[in-house]
Amino acid sequence: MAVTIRDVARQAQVSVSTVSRALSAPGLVKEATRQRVLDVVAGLGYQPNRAARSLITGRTGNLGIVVPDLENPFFPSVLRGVQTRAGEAGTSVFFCDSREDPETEAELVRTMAPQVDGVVLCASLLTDDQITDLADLTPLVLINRIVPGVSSVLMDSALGMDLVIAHLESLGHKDYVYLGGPAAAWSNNRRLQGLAGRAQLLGSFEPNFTGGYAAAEQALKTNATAFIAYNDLMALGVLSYLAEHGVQVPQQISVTGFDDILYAAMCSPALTTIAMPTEEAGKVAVDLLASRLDGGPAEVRELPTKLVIRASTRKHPMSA
Amino acid sequence: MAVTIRDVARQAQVSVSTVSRALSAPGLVKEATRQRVLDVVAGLGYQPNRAARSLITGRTGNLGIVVPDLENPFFPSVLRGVQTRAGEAGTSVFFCDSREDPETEAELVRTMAPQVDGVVLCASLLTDDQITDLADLTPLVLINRIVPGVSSVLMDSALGMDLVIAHLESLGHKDYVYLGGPAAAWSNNRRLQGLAGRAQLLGSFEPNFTGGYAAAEQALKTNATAFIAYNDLMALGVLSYLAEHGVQVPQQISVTGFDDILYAAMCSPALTTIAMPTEEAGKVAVDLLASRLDGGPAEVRELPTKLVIRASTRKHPMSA
DNA sequence: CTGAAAGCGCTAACAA
DNA sequence: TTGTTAGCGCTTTCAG
Repeated sequence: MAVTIRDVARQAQVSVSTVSRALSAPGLVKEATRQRVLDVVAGLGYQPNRAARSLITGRTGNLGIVVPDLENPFFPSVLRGVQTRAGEAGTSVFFCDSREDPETEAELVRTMAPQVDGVVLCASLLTDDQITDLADLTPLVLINRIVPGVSSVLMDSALGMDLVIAHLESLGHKDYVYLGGPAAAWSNNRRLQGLAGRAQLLGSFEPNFTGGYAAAEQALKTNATAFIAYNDLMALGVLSYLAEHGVQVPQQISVTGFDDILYAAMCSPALTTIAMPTEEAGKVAVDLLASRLDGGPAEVRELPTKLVIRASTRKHPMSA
Repeated sequence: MAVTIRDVARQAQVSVSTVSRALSAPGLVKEATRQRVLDVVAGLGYQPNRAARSLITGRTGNLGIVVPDLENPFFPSVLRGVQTRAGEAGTSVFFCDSREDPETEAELVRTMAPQVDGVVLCASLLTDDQITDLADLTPLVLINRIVPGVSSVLMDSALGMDLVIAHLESLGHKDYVYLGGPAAAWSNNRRLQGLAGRAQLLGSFEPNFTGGYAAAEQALKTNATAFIAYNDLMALGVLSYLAEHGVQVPQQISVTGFDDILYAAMCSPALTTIAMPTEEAGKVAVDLLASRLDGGPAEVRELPTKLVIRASTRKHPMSA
């Protein structure tokens, strides 16, 4: 068996409680004693048994995160932020992929709940009520979603949409169409708000390559000169469809995305898009969770987005 | 407080031990009793406290996975397989990203070890000795790596390389160059073996877009007509560099990758590459871990790869 | 087949 | 400032 707190106590000539305190409430033991204990701890390589500690404190030292699609690079990036910040606090991260399915998402949270101190929900597809219910099970922090009484980290999509439209208009575009994402996605609705009726909405598509591919087909039937995709993955699908059908980007059609995933810079033409502070969002989410666990209030934190202009947008062909 | 085993025992009119047995050793209780207990369990929504159980059994019901770069879609795909299979067994998954750093990788395993029943190590960058040492801490399963005495899941890279070369030769290419990945990566060495001296090796590059971009620059200085990249991410970097420098693919140069990540089909030209059964590998890894925990021996399982021909390869310009 | 009781490793009163 | 003690929720002997 591994080394226990008793082994440390014996060797440091103190009681187990002193060892416990030296480790988790340093202020409560004499400095000299603490040092002696710490030395023994280091010497023996003692690591407190988490299960035992958890049994008493009710805290697990773990946190969970659920994302809708790990294969969308947007989410790994958030995950990195979460891992980084959690790691600093000695917290471990349980991860799950809901595969864009609300049922699965809720189920995953319920499964995780008993073994974590809280869950980060990314781009949740659940209803407000479902989220509120889950929040009773375990502290929740939402990323890109707002529900009353629950902490959130937002990457401003409405502003992002504003930037996109301002950019397109400065290029002389008058007709643009928004290729929508999942109707249940908060980000989609925020983008719609940012749109403020200035562009027509074209349906609701899967937020991935395939969805974009399908959307492009429909978009071509409009007389729009610019396609605004819900996210970069969709935009890549759009580019692919257009290339295959001999439509030149950006000469004939301008295309934009959201997220600024790695591939946005790598595809051809490189994508004009809205950059999101994903990794930062992950970190902030962990902070909000921590503050919540310390009895703090639910908080909403908004992070700025910015426009990244690349090669997929150009002056409107008919304009001056 | 949540409902405990006592609550169940009381309501089912049995002792706690009977409840415990009804749940974890069904054979040891009378069928009727078991049924009564199970009914109460369902009625109360009782879930055994993992920490308490873990304290006794020494098992955590968790498993860990460490990958070098979550932003390479290859790994999310493996993770999905792991999550799927683990979920079926009621096992939770801790995840970590080592950011291609061996030190970090080892540290992560050490941190995870006490809280998991085993760890899956993907494309490890550690030395054999380091891995052997870590295997003393917790059961290990390697993906794309072989170390004596440790279970592995392999996706056959040497075969993959054979397929690539056969393909290129059938197209009339004589001079091809291999743009190598990390020297510490087993996959890289396997691919090198598959190469069997039939192509020159061009250095060792970061296994990502940037690495490929840099590699392309050097590759152009050779007289090779085909570039074989260590992985798809690098191949994408190669495509990007070539496009920016006016080199036509596949008219002037053919390019291949490994992995068949999502973007291999989405880029332009779409990439000829070797498809890897990543999700399956994740599942098998969990199976091997489970069998190991049940006292089974270390096992090596090899999964087949296959060639996916797309638009980035073409007949050698000078050949008939 | 079932129950009583011990105890996993740790923290948190309560005493001293 | 430190030690003693009870007990977190569960599994597992050991009796019956």
